[in-house]
Amino acid sequence: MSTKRPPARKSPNSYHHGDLREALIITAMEMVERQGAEIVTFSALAKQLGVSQAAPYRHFPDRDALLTILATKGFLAFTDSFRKALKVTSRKTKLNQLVRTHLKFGTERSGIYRLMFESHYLHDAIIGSDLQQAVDENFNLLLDTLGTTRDADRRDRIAIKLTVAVHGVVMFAEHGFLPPKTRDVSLTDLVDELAEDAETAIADIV
Amino acid sequence: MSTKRPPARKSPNSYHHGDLREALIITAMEMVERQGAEIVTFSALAKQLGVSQAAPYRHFPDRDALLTILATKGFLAFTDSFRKALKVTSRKTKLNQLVRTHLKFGTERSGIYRLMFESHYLHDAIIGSDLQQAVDENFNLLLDTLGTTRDADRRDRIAIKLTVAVHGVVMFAEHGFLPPKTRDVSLTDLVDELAEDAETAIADIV
DNA sequence: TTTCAATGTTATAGCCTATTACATTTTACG
DNA sequence: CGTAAAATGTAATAGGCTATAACATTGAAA
Repeated sequence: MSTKRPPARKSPNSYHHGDLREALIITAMEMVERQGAEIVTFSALAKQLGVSQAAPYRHFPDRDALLTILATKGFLAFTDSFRKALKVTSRKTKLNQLVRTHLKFGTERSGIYRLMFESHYLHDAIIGSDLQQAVDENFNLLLDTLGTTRDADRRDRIAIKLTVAVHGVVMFAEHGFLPPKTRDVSLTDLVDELAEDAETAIADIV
Repeated sequence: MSTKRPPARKSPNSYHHGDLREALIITAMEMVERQGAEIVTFSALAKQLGVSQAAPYRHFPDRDALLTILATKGFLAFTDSFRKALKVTSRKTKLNQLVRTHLKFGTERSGIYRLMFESHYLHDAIIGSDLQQAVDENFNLLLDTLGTTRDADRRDRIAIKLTVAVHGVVMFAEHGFLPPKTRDVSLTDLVDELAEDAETAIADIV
């Protein structure tokens, strides 16, 4: 999950932390994964890391800035999991693996997924750059998986419809109360079916 | 939107408000519709209504309890808009009207829609009753619109897939940054296409 | 009419954000 | 080196929010 080790105070020096910025990000990410972004506060982070409440402000202008960084990391991890899924050899189709990966990520890591897709946390300024790029990359993997077709626009729409549908499944699952008939349905079966539908649609235009 | 008039203080008496409970609900709903549930605080409500900060606690155990009531009202309004849509005579199919209504509600009233579908606000206890009932009712309208078929289970799945897909469209739209190709796409066209897909699928099993 | 429940108020504790002024290290450069 | 500036930390503080407790006023039921 984390690329760098928690730097654990370079020096025994207790005034400067060593790498507080990284420690804040790592700790905040753990909180998000376990309990959701709501519970992340600079206060709690500072206490847990043994620094003063004001210390985090040396590294992030405010709480939302930190959360935006986490969301960006989340998108990178999301795209990464897509890429990994495409490498697996399996009886299933590549497309099926992608949608299952999406579902798995969304339900198993709901804290970070919600942070990623519930926009009110995010800084508009940052959305434009890193974040948008990660989203785009993710979508392009899906497009590549669908392959080239006679009608490129139609292929794109099929991809979009598939993406929003799987996203919808995750959101409904997260929500807890689904439409009555839905409660018995296996979410995996549901997204499998969505992938099949997309494949059928693609078959018409290859 | 609101069924009852703001009761406007029965008496010139300035100690008792008259119907603070209802006034709180109405004012909070206005805030949600305009700016989203995040900005609703008992403090702000109290100030706006000219009562003390503690007054709201006489009517709701806490902030979430009020928000849960608003969410329930939201679902009732949502279902109501579905019912109204079904009464309209139009060249479009009933199904098409439903999905457009869903999209319209979700995007135009995004504050209340997000409150309804972002679960962390809601009290588990209350979800069981009123809220669940409103959701169920809504879904049943969709099922009725799809009509009776040879394979009832299959019809249900088609309905579920359609619902989650439209929900996904709304959520992505709300989010702001869509996959690259998506940005040019008309959301209305997209849900129209989703409805068509569902109709085609249904046609196979009537 | 009296009394009790309902509905307000003030005061307060606790948590959170964010800023300001000040302290200590680290780093860069003459 | 050695010092000045930049980086990074602290304490103190203002202000907003939730929630509760103790007290005040009013309306309604007996």
